Amino acid sequence: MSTPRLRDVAERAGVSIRTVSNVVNGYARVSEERRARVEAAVAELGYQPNLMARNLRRGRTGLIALVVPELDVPYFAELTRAIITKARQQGYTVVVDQTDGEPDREREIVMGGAMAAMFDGVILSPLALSQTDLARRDNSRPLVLLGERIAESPYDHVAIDNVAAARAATEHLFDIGRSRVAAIGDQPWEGGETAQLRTAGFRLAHEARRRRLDESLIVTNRRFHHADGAEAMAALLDHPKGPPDAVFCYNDLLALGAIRTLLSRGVRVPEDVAVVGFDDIETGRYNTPSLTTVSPDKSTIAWLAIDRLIARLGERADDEPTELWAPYELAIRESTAG
Amino acid sequence: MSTPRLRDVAERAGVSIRTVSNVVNGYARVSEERRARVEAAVAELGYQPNLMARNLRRGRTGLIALVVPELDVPYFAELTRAIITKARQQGYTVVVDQTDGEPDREREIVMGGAMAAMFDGVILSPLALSQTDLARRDNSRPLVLLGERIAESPYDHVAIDNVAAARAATEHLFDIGRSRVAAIGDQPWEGGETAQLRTAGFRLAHEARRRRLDESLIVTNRRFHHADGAEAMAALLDHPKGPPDAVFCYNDLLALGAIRTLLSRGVRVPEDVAVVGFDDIETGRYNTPSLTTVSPDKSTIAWLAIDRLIARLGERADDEPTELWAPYELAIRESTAG
DNA sequence: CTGAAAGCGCTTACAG
DNA sequence: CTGAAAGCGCTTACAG
Repeated sequence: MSTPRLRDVAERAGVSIRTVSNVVNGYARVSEERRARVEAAVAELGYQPNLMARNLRRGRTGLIALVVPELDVPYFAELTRAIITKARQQGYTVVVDQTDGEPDREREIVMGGAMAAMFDGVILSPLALSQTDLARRDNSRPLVLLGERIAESPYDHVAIDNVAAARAATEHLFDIGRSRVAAIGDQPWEGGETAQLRTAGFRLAHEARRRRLDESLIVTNRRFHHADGAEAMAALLDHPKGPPDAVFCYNDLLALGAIRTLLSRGVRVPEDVAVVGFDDIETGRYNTPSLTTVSPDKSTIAWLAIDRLIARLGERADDEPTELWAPYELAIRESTAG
Repeated sequence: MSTPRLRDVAERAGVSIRTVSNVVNGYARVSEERRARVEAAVAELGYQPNLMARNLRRGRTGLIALVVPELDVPYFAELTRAIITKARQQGYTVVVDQTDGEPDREREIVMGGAMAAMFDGVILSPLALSQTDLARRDNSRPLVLLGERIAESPYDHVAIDNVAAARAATEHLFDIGRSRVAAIGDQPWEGGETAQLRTAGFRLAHEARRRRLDESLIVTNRRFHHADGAEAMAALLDHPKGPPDAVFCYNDLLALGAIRTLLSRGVRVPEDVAVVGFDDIETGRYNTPSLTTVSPDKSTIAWLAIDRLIARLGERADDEPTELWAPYELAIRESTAG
């Protein structure tokens, strides 16, 4: 026999489908005797509600889309894990969509493509979408942004204070006696706003400590993978005015790539060049030397994002957008010890 | 105005909803003139088909569930990325579900919990589900298994040859002149079948090369994270008969953890102890020393799994289950060089 | 090629 | 507390 429907259960239990629905959903008060009959029928038939029908009726699916650039970048993997966990605790299922940073894919889910209707809400870590795109968005479905890349928007967003974190990381390098500090990962173009904030913090640290900043020590990168950090570091080692004695990398992959280049060229870390990363991915803790890094509280980020999104699912959409700040700390390890 | 329906488009274009449906889905041949009218109406109203209604009617969703133990284990992250990409090329969307290896979560999706009905098919990398569980499964929805853990089952599965790969890795260690080779990651219990296959390969290599195998060099691990490899290596260094001169780790995280322990205890890699991993995750290539590892062709695994699943969505479910083998290679790097 | 209509399986106002 | 019935928006046999 094919999958049983509400009607089949109702017939078997000798009640109306309304009563079965009430029992299954735990809605209204149902007499004890009828409830028992319905539950028996449900068990006997192995009834499972048809979610597609329920979704159509209710107008929602219980699905949340999480849109991230690259799942195999450990920071996103770790954050995704946290979000999936929190969402499930709230009864929502997360659909992970990886965009590879392609604008069209981000738009498909976020701006309201065909797929968009399947999701009650969206959490987006924007890479390609511009402020202009988002301003044009039909705001009928809740959207929570991760990161402070797009500061001015009609949406909630969850972030850490990138300027302060970058400044703290840089000042730490001054604190351990370094004077010629490079930065790897600046992105002075649209879409690179997060990197720009970190560069701002890097500059602020120089000002606060009254250090001269050699602009040629700020290296620009399209992507934030190991290979990019390795290349950038190689270029810095060949700097005409000599290599830096410390490097602040805008994520841990860049930092690990940079360390690889340093060690393979016989440069000691941290004795000759100290290295700080950003994200606090698991692997950095087991690298040799272990990696000093800015550690955003991913669990809090996940919690704030899910919590805010779910709140929006209940509220009017025109409430004030909120900025939610998650804490971070500087995890000091071997790559800057000494 | 609220979201337009098929009927609204039909009214505006002056045709029946049937014709609109045909145009939207590109089904039947529609006269050029009517098609133009419909397309204009669709554009003017900004019509988007309601996927929940379509799903209910069609009885499928275009969603595939990918069930993995841990998303932030790089191997799964990289594989997930590959599967998402392949699925999208075929017009399917992947819902990633992370189970943390909890049997109940695996069952919820795989065995047919409420959520299961949302997915046309499932790709499962089993960790907790036993052969008995799977034998009991209602086979109405296609399921493709990843890995050869559950060899005897009525399901398709995609895997590499773990025995051969482990044997090749171990023989490579003999080839570079090592004689006392340890293994980290055995799991001699139900659910640890993949690890057991690797141990079998490890043993085979010893037999093939007529080497004596010291059973106490096979270390057992519940989990496969950095910390587990670090601990296991520490124990091996304190081995009563002296440390090994090479280690075969059952994944790259174990290997990186082991290398961390070796280096921090002043043991040189590979001079004193050579290390081989398994999975070929990105970070291993940038570690110092870079990691020799068994490199499964993740892209092929993804392709085979998606391809098989989609084939099943068309076929009768009682066709013979297929075993699909993906290639692998041994990527030789610094951790065994010399 | 096109239209009028049934029905996918559920939820929920409307009566009682 | 319960039942009979409408309707969510679509797809698709059935006629023409």
